Amino acid sequence: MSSVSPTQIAYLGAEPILVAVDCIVFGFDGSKLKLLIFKREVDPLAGRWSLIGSFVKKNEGITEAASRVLSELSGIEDIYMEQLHCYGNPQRDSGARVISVAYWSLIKVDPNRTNFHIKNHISTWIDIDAMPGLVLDHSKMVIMAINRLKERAMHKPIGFELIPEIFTLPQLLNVYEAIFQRDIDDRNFRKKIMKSGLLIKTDYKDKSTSKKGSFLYKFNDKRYKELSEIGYNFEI
Amino acid sequence: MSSVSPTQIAYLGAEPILVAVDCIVFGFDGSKLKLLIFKREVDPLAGRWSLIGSFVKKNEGITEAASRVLSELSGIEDIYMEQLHCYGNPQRDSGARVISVAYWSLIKVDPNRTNFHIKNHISTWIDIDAMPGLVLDHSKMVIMAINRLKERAMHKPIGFELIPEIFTLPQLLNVYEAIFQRDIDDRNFRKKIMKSGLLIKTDYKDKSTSKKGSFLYKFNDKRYKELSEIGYNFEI
DNA sequence: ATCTTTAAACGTAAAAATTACGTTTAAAGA
DNA sequence: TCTTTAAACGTAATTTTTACGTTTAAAGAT
Repeated sequence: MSSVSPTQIAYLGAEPILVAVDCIVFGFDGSKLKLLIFKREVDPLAGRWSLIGSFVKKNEGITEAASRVLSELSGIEDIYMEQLHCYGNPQRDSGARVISVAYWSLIKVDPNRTNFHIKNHISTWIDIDAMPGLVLDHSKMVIMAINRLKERAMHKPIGFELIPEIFTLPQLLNVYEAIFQRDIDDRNFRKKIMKSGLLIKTDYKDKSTSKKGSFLYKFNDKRYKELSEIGYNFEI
Repeated sequence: MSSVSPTQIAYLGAEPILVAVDCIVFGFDGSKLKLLIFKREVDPLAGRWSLIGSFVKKNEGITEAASRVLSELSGIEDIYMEQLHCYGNPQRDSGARVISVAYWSLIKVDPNRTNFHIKNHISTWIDIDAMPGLVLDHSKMVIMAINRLKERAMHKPIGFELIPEIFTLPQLLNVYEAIFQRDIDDRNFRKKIMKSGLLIKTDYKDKSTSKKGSFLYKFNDKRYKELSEIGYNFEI
């Protein structure tokens, strides 16, 4: 005598699928926007350039999976990361039915450091305007990520995620020029960014690029949060 | 004597997961933005309000799955639809590990028509400002979808997707007021929308709301495409 | 025929934001 | 003290946005 439910069970007949995450990792070398890519080590398509990714484990969130990949390869924990899009064409991976959730991220590249590894994958930073073909639909992902980055940089202060905590105005200008791939008038840029009140000027100068030296600033996170709460929108 | 590959196979050890799509369906009744929700018929949580969704089949794309759901319920084929976000918290569905890819869509509601069904699911249109609690993380999805809709409506001419092919300016104004949930100055709205050159004025008037009647317009898809190609950005 | 009523349609002036562009300044090295 | 060079600063013209009042078309009442 078992109790009988009049309803069906939601999961009856549902077919499980492999789920992966892929990470688009952007960096900035001082003048150009860079993308971190990897030599694929597994078949099919071993030896070809690829984004870094991983399958999502049974008891792991997708965001956690992406975070895991990023921290494994960089050793850094607090990386700016956003979900980009979920790619689910049944033909996208010829080897198996895999859907992939792509995440894009911004990291503060130390130009001296090139050893971004997961295990012994070979990686390299490439200019975003000199991208080689990537495996599967990874090139498509990158293009979408670049567009999303531009869109986001227009409305949120994320340029700061690509440069050191302490930076100069010319440095900040350079990031935005790299992101938007166009020249920005430095006088207008200065006015706009200073008017926002989001930069804290330090007493120090970076003299590596000029005799005069350029004042160092830091981003005012606290003020940005306060402003955001009362409906402020950052705009470049 | 079998050929031995020195590389591993990508899929070894990967754990398959259930993948679903959920659809946020927006409509417009002439004055308010509406959301289409359904009485859930399957356990767990049978009887509670829910978005409409489906599991993704083994050989079906995720976009196709979402399109399938939308056309099954509406009978309409060309519905404006965008991917929203992929939700993958392992605790989001207590019954099984399911990741869900949410899609949001805009449909031209015939106010007389209320019978949106999949099989015999009960559905209803509700005001977006009077949303009942929904199952799982569906309320979160709706909130995100409303924000995305506002964002999109600001930069793309999607207000048109919620009203008939032929419409009046006051009608169009009303859609945008409903989307942005604020009053819009009709004189400024007129100027902006007419300046874009994206409306084709017809010789006909809709006299249902006034003695004078209001001219009917249609959206100029062709011109919009042309403008988009040369870098035009629609803005409200 | 004229008057009343009401949503639709139109216009203009002030304020704010954006764009374009030239000059001065600080510090090092000759 | 002169030269050099990136950094820093300022202003006027243009464009966009905002705010708000008046006229018009057509139906229905008198």
